[in-house]
Amino acid sequence: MNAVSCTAAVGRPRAFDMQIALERALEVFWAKGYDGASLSDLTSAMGINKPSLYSAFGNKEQLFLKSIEFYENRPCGFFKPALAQPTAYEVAEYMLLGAAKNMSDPSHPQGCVMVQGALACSEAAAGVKEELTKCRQQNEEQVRDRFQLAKEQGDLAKDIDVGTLARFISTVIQGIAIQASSGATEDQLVDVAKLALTSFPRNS
Amino acid sequence: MNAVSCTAAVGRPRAFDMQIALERALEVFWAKGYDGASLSDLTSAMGINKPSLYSAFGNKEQLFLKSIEFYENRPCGFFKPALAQPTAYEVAEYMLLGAAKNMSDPSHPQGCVMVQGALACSEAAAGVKEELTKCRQQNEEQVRDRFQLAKEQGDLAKDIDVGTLARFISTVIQGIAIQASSGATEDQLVDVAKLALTSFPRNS
DNA sequence: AATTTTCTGTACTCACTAGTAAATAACCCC
DNA sequence: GGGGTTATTTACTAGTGAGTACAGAAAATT
Repeated sequence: MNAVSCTAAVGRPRAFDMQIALERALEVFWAKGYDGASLSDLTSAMGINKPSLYSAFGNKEQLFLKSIEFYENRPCGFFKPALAQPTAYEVAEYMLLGAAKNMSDPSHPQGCVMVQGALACSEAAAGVKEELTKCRQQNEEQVRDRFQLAKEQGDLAKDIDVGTLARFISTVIQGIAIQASSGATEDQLVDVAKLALTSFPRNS
Repeated sequence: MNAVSCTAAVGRPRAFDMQIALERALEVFWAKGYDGASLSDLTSAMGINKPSLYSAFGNKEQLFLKSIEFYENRPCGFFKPALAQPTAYEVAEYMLLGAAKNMSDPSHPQGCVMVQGALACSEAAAGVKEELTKCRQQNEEQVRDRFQLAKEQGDLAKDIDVGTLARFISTVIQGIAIQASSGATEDQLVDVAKLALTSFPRNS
């Protein structure tokens, strides 16, 4: 009856923690991309054998999809808290500075798995590429909606194109992801984020 | 004695045009990335068999490296003409608008092969990833040097951090590459580029 | 025309890919 | 403790990955 990470009450219990295994899989996909991550890479990082992987997660594609779902819901994510900031400018500031810090964090692979997981890829990865693109677009739409709300609340001027503004924020975040993936440091990325913020229309 | 695309004067002549074959290979790598492009993808796009590919280009990695060299020297590139613009602002403007137009151009794969060719990849692609990172960094340095020159010429204020400014331009271009690769239109990207340009410090 | 040189096509190697069959092990309920 | 159920292990399949050996074909040179 319990739908969340329910360990079946009957039968041999799973010998590994699915959350931890998923986190390990995420790190592999994050570092190597969908095409570049082999099942041996995955199983050895997850500490399990292939049949365990298949029975627990379905197949490589579903494992990837579950990995990015896990990624998006991580407590250390910056996206959702950014949207909750009180003003449009603070939303943008929290998001860009959060991206700069998070993506250069050496405690996990650099960059963003939503960007580098499957950017240019084989036909086998076409499905996950599509899914990632959709996720990025949905995130952009959430930012746009947040800016639209700010506009209606008088926090952003009426003549502002919130679509372009949201797309600009997305673009800079994605650029920061590339930079982080190429070895840029947190300080460097924070400077870039601050410069980008000078484009942001302020009311005050 | 002729080092450039020299067809040896002796022996059976090559039955295909190396430039055209290279261009086809570039399109495959551009669309699928290094890991995602198989030799079958490449040979069928190039219209040749594997032994011809290997004798003409060495191996997959060298073919990739020659492809991106070809890419960087294409006449339709926007990078070099941008650097030749008379003022720092015009350099940035030419570059960002050029990126927006070029990367969304439907006559070739969307985005930028220097970005999406090998971003997150297998160990087999580690060498080309490194090479691409180096290329992007060198391009960024050229922009920085151009801005430094502008500073010395009084075209940019003395207190400007040209490193950050160049990194910002790189970041936005790379973000535009991701956006284009995700299906953004030229109009949308031009709007983003124009908004990014409002961050650019102007003298006038 | 014979020789030399280089390219092309077919057929191959071997390692590795994603995914699975079957036997065994570990747990709960009765 | 036995029966039902589920997980783990080992060993496997079929296909594809990059790369190559070899025989025949097309040109220049002699």
